[in-house]
Amino acid sequence: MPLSKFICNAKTAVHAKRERRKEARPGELLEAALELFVEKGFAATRAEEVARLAGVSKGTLFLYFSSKEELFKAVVRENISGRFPEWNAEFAAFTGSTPDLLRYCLKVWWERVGATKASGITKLMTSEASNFPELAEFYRHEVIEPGHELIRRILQRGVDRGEFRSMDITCGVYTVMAPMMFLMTWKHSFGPCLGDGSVIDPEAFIAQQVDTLLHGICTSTAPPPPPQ
Amino acid sequence: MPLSKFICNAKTAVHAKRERRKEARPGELLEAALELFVEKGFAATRAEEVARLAGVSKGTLFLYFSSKEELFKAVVRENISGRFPEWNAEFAAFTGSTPDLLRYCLKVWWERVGATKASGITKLMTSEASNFPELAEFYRHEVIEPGHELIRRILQRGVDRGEFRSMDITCGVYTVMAPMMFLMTWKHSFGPCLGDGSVIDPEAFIAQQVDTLLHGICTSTAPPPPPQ
Amino acid sequence: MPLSKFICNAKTAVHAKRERRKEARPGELLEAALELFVEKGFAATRAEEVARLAGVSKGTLFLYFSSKEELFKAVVRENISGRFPEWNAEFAAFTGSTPDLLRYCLKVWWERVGATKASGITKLMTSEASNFPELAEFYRHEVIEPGHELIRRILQRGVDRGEFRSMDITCGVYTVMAPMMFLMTWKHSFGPCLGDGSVIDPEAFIAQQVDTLLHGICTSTAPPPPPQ
Amino acid sequence: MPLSKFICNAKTAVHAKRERRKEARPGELLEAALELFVEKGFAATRAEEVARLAGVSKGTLFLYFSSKEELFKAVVRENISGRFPEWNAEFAAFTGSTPDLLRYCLKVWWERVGATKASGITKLMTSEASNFPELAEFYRHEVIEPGHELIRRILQRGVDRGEFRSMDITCGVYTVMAPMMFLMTWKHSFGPCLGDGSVIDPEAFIAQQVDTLLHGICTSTAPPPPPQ
DNA sequence: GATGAATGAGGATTCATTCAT
DNA sequence: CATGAATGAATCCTCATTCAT
Repeated sequence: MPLSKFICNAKTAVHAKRERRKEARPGELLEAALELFVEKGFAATRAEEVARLAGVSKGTLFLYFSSKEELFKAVVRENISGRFPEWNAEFAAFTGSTPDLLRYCLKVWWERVGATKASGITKLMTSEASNFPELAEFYRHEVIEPGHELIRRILQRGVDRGEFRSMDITCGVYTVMAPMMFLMTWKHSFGPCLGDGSVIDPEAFIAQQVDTLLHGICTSTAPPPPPQ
Repeated sequence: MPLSKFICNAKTAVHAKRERRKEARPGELLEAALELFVEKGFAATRAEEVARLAGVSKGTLFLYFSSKEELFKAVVRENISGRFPEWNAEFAAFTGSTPDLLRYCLKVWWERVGATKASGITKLMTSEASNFPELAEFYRHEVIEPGHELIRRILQRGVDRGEFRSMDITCGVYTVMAPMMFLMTWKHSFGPCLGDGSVIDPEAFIAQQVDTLLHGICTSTAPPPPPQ
Repeated sequence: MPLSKFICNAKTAVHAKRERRKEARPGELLEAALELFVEKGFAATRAEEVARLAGVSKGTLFLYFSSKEELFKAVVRENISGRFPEWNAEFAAFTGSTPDLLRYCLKVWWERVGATKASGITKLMTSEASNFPELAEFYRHEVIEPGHELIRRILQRGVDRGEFRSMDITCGVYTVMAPMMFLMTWKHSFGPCLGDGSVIDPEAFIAQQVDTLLHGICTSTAPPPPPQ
Repeated sequence: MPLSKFICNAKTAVHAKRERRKEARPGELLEAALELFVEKGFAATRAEEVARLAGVSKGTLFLYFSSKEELFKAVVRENISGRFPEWNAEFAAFTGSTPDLLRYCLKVWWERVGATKASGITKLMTSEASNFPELAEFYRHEVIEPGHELIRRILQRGVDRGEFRSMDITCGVYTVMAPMMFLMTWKHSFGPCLGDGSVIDPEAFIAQQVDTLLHGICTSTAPPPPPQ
């Protein structure tokens, strides 16, 4: 191979690498921002830290995101995407009992969301929602509503199949959500700050929650007392 | 009226206006601080804003509270931790069944905390805990631990009296806490931002939660299935 | 004694006491201010501290001195008063040798100034002179010049009596002053901050200084080498 | 010129202006800080003033020095403590008589410190030591102790060589220091404020001081009288 | 006169954002 | 495009001074 070719190739290779890096930049920045926003909160995360963690300089961050707020918005958009179609399909195809479906649903939620960084986004949103109404609206539309719908369908399935007693489904949805929200909140706020005494075993907690929940809503259970 | 009384009154009258204001100041500042901390978060609330809302100047705030952190602690004491003795006594004096006690407990919690601005403090702490370790530690000691203890005692009472099946009390405590935390989180983050579709009726929600909970833990219920 | 008389007397007594206190106030404030200014410097001394130490309230201080600066000026004026006539007379009446006079002079300087709070004023002035030119001028006129004159007379006496070799008297004055200034500076700045290793025994130091000084300027000593 | 050198230069050229400024900044800031600290004192000098005098903004100062105290320390290091190694070496290499060494020492001290702004630092420290214990400690370690040691070595050299009579070296160190301290104090406090009558000719003063001093400590002199 | 509650200007420090290189 | 030096608005807290009581 003639030298000129080599040089040319080298040049191209350098260019290619740069290009790839250039295209990868926003993603690297988003990843770094997710990490830090979740760990320290929006206000306490400095733009420079994000840049450093992404391996670029402060200026570069503002080349890709016009402000820290825009970066935050992009982080949320990037990470709360369309996993719902997949989950909906997965749960729609479930053939077992609805109690088992609910157990399965919460189990995979923990594995795929609760235990991952994605859980930090929810906590982030609960902290910053009032400061970013536009984003909160986005979050409602992209995450909260699909999530509610998913749970609603499961509960309705149980009622329809006679496995659950009839209930106020909306209230039931929140009943299912509460322990998940609690777990995320705890994990990202008090958990790390407080001593070992306050540590929660998430999987045991979820299992116990489902059991408690089911024995309150299964038809096999004695009817609840009339509301006082 | 004896003369001494008169003199005393006269003396008091001289400073009446000033002193009344002086005595009222801390309360006015605490109220303003609660309002703003809950609305905008601890870090995002400027000391001067609190002072202005309380109708005084920046300097006056620091006359009564040596720092912003101390102001926050005072807000927590005023609205939460200072009330535990009363609550503990109230629940200790309860003579009815433990399920009724639990119902009563969550009901008054909602009335006295959940429905008031005080509920914002907990949400606030979940947002700021990681950035203000000293506050988190304070909150753990002043609020979380007494709160856990309170719930723990109620659950233990039920078990001791044979009203509840034996259980992992710690897990049970979190089970009781989760819906309360959820309600506070929702109310102060997504609730105000999201449309009417996401509004929760808190009293109905709590009532439903207790029913669900009780029918999972009452001994009158069929034993739960062995964990799969 | 009839009761009315007693009451009247009591009234008068109270009045008297108050009057006395009223007249004493400025003095008490000046004393407190001297104490604190010397200890902490002008800027670092808070007006309220001075008032507290004098046993009055913040407001009262400003009743007697229109500002902190005026207080400072008053402190200096109060304490650098006319002890010079007495000293001048004392040294003029001295009948012994001039070396002994010099020894005596520095000894009493230490006892009456160096070892007392008054030494702090000089240190204060060296610190604040540039910020209070008017006061510095006052100090020059009231303290520095009379002090120089006093030393000058002593040195001249020695020269006139043939006890000292002829010298540049002005230079000699500074030679005498330097160790005194040094002692005051050290005592009020590095001394208190530094460890025991830097402690100076003032009386030994002064004695040694005089000896060194005398053996350099006494005619009994071999003439100094011609300046190189 | 080899290509690599050229490329390197080219690279350098790109940032030349910026970098030259960047490298110059700390020095400019230190000079400005020295000027203002000496003129107005540490506490009374605002960080922004220093920045302005150096021609940069407030923020830039904190880019180079993490706090006002660190800036002060850097000023001290730059102007005093950093020079001890050089001085120690210079005096250790001196081959003449110890009286000549002492004369030389004080002469260069005046030229390199006393006559320059650096002399203001010592006066500064005497003013601020009590309010900034950390700075005082720093100064003791970085300046006072090395300075004492330097003088101590000179005096010991004289004693060892039989040029000085045996003495309390510590006391001797203070004897040498006193006129230097006096000169710095005078220059930066009363000197500028007072009229021409109080002006000291520093070089004559130092020469005279050394002469006086030497004739008190040289072995060629008659022994001092026993302390009375 | 005396008090001390209230004031608000002032200063150190941080950090998002800009822009010359 | 990428950099990082420079900026200056923003914020907590202090304390001399005022003034209603």
